[in-house]
Amino acid sequence: MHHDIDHFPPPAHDHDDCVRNALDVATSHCERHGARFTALRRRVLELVWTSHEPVGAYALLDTLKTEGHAAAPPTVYRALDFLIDQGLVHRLERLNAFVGCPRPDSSHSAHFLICTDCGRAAEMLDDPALDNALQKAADALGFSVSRRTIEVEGLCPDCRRKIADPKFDAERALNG
Amino acid sequence: MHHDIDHFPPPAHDHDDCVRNALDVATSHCERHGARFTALRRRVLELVWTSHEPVGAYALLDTLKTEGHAAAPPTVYRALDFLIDQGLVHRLERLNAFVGCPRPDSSHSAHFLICTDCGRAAEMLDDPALDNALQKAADALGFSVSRRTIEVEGLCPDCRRKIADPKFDAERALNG
DNA sequence: CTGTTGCCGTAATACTATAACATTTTGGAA
DNA sequence: TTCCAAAATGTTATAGTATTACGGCAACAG
Repeated sequence: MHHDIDHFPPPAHDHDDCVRNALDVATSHCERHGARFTALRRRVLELVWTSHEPVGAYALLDTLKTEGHAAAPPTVYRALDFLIDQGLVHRLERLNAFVGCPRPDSSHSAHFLICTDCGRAAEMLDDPALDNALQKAADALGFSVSRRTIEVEGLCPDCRRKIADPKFDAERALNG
Repeated sequence: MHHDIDHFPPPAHDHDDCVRNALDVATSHCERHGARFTALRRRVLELVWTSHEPVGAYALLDTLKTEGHAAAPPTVYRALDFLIDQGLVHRLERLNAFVGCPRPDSSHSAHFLICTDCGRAAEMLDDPALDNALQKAADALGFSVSRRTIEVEGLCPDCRRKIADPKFDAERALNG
């Protein structure tokens, strides 16, 4: 398994494998950076990945509670803060929600495509044309960039098809 | 007065004139579109412009209250919803705050530069290179774009200078 | 083993936004 | 003008998101 990124993966893909891979990547990332990947942080990252679409902090919190974990808002927000610092998770500002990052070690001039129909979000990494355009616009004003939020809402390929021909949808779920 | 957009206007500019102009633009915009620019909506837009940096909904609410207006959260959120629908105001997702739009009639593939030091936000309109880059990235995945959020944090020219040489700051405030 | 640091538990609170329903205002048709 | 329907606003309550503050405990370095 080579773990290329499938931006809008088909419903039938092996998602357990996605999650396992993300946790492996995170483990080695934290080792290399001397960051403590505790059980709680690991579990929160796992939960973020399990949904494979953006998850709210309180949804994570509810899950932790049902697992018998004594949890309150700071529990999950602190874990998320850590994961975001490490580049393992991104926050989607439009949604007040969080997604796992498939490439925590990349340069992270990333942007997101958010499907308003199915709710999934795809992270697009390192688009030089986009980077240049933003940088030039900032330079023209003498503005120095530190962080960026680029979130695009619309319809993912699957949902476009589904809307055009609803019958096709079930079929892809089986064969995808 | 020709009302070009000064993205990060100097502290000493005639801000009352900015606000008056914005209200004039809004008035004619609403007339052309058959939208009712009521006293409340007008006042909220004025308050948004008056700060000339992003304002929170509850800050607007507090101001309305001090003016003796019977106001609750829906009062201000409804006014903001209207203003946003008309393109007269934008919401900054990173800040949960609102800014006046200097060009409600433009095509609005806009993005924002937000200064983390002084808090001001500049709206950049219609950058074809940026549009193309985003469109191509979306096309490559078969994603159809409807709305976009582009917010860049960093330092505005004034704050860069201020940090480099604090003494220069006061001077520009007088002569700007 | 001991002090320091960082992680986590816990309680309280702040901040942001919406739902649901009542009332008033507005603009147009009769 | 009068009356109706629609739009705007008032009002109360609640939902959803995030942080502060403080205390205990575990991990690690000296």
